[in-house]
Amino acid sequence: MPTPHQGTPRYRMVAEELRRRIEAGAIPAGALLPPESALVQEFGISRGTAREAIATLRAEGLVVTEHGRGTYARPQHPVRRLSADRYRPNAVHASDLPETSLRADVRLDEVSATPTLARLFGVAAGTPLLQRRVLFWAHGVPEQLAISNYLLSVVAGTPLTDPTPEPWLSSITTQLSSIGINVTKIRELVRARMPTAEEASALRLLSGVPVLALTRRTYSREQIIEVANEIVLPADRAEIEYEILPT
Amino acid sequence: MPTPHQGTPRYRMVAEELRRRIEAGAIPAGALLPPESALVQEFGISRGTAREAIATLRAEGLVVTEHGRGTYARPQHPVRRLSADRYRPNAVHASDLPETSLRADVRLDEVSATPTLARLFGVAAGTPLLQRRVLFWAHGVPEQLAISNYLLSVVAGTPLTDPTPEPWLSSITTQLSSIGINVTKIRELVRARMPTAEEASALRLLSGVPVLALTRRTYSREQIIEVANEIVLPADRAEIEYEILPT
DNA sequence: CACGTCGACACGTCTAGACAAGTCATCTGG
DNA sequence: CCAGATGACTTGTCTAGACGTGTCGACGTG
Repeated sequence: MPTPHQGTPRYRMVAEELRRRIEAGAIPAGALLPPESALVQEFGISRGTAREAIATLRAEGLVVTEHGRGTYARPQHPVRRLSADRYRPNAVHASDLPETSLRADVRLDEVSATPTLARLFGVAAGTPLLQRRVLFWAHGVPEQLAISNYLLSVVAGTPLTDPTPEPWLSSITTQLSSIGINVTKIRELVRARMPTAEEASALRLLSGVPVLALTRRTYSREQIIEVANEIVLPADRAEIEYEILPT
Repeated sequence: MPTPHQGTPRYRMVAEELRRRIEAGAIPAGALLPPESALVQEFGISRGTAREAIATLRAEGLVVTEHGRGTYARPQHPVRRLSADRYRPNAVHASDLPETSLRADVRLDEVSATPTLARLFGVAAGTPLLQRRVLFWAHGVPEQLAISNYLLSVVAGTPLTDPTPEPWLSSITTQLSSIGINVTKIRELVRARMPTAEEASALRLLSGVPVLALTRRTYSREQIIEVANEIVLPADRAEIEYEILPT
């Protein structure tokens, strides 16, 4: 009966139909999709084809499969929106959340500038840097993984070398102004990619969820003060807003 | 012989072995992997299992498969960087590329504002909009997929309703200033997600590659003129730069 | 020499069936 | 009442084979 593979492949038509049901709300977020056996009967296809259809949706990040339980529409996470306001002086790291629900795991290391980092800072390779690694939590869910680098000569002896998390919950602008540095410009480079295995587990990412990867360069009068060369955000829980004023 | 599924699945072991060969350089970037038939013989597995192994590598973005040709280790793409300059008046859409290598497929439609769009524009649902869908090409490679919406009452009778691609290669700022509208502010919302099947094929995305999805709102004195509610960029070929001036 | 046909070979799609393994509710024995 | 066994149901893995469709070089033919 199922005419094999004429025009649109069967598995794609099945995937399309399931996507339609999810988007129409017939299969609400978190609810189970029909099991493979039901798809076999309903669409008159073989199990392999049904699995192919579900694999398509999984690759799109629309559904999640659990062994022995079934496949369900991926629950929507509350999305955190990061706006340019987050760099306002006095801004809290996550100004849209009550402070009580925030947490941060911090690790500080003294490292030597790699060639790439040295070029960004405009210093010689090997120049000592302060590297900070932070995993931010909100509402008990990991939200952001960040690796920042500071010129050690700039921050040495300042509160920024304090490994307690409190200072890190405020914006980079606030942190730097507290040690007398006036931030004049911030440049952010936005990329997206699939997470590494480490990132996936640290951020508790479901399969099929990409990450937003930011590189931030913080300037004070054309001098780069800080480089956060990998700020990693789960793409299903975060979006970023920017404002551009054409000149 | 092939003991089915004890401990590590066969397809993962085969994938592991192929990954090892690629990383060791035995299969250099751009070179073909053994065809499925060879894997069937070499590892004593069925073709389905061989395909599963290759699908695993494909999902990791390590290899690319082309119908009729084979699977090869993935070559690196040049990355296009989009900076805020792209909204300078007089800027060409892709200012970092010679014009000759640009192309755009354009489709214009008159549509009614959906509730979401109507809210964005601050008009009643059903208000007529001009919808433009554009697929941008550079160097023969699809680069960007965009769906923009304009208030029809604003653009009616202007050159913006011209379906020839030329005008679309210039920036939105330039386009609007050519009909006497002065862009005062642009807001962009950046998200990342896995592409739909349609996007993947239109943008010729390799599997395992996410997309950057932008929503752009173009303002003229607090009035939203244009909403590009889905600008889709391949994440392996694009990165976006923003500049923030803390106040 | 240019061009078109053909065929080998590659991946794409699909079927039908088998057994393994995880999940969960229910039943049963202590 | 509780704990463990059972069994139904689910996805995971794998096989063997069929035919469709894209690629590309070899081989003719004009």
